[in-house]
Amino acid sequence: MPAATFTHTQAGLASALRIAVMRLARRLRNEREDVSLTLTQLSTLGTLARLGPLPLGELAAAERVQPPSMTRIVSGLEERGLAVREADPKDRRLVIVRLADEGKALLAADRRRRDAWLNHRLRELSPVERAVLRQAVPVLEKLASL
Amino acid sequence: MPAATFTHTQAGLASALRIAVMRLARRLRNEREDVSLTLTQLSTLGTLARLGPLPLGELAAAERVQPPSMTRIVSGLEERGLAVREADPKDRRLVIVRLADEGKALLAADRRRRDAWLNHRLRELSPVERAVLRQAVPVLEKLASL
DNA sequence: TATTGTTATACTCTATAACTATA
DNA sequence: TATAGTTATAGAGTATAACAATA
Repeated sequence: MPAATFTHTQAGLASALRIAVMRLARRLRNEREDVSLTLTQLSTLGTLARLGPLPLGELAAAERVQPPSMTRIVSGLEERGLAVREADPKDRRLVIVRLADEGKALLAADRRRRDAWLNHRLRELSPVERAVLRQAVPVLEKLASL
Repeated sequence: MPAATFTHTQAGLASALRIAVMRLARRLRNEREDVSLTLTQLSTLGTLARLGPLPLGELAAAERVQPPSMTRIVSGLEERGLAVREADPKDRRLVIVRLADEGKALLAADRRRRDAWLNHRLRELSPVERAVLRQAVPVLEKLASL
């Protein structure tokens, strides 16, 4: 019984959508750039790109990690030249973490690689199927942000 | 500039879809049942549910983990009564790992909880938006399996 | 002799507790 | 005295290497 069969009801839609999204996400995740970076390190770079420079403590909270762990994560990123520590002139207790240009480049390369994989698959779809996805993207975004 | 703006081109569609899918997947993942199970342990249970009973080595390969690690993972699952080890009558070197009923129940509870979260969000969408998703699910499934 | 799984040991990642510097 | 971050130390989780059992 294909999952599409269940989408007549709302409960069925939830199940079918969940399975499809998780499966596709897994495929996309496996396409990540392997520079022997931890998943948390990669995620931290992404957070810095999204939220901009942040105090180390706030970055730890955003990644749901304890401050000592974030100290190590940032040290690792700094050694690879992917992020930098800066002093806050107003409050010298704060350590501001900022994405370095190399970090931006790495994230961009990572994104390009995943998009290339997805683009390749999109070309195998029919124009109608692509149109359906175009309509669905804003709805999926809304769902994720609710 | 909203991501939807980019969906006019195919390359833009790939980016927008990737971001939306990954974000929604993250939300769904965070809704997982916390029984103090490792992500790998939970993933291993899911693999057993999908593929059925498997030799320990094949299970390790499916989870991309080394055999000694899988030995530990399975031991943990067995202690919690979520999986069982069985002997293969044909080749007594093999250890077949099978999902126990408790493991099935745990996975079902996990699925129910995530679906509940998603159902709640689906109710906040308009009928038109839900219709769009119903159309998109089979296309997303096709993408993931390509 | 080759293969499957386990045990022994080491390394990585993250956490809690104690410490330093600044407010 | 309180707060931000770091250092010290310990506990999970996984890997490689050595071993035992079976083919």
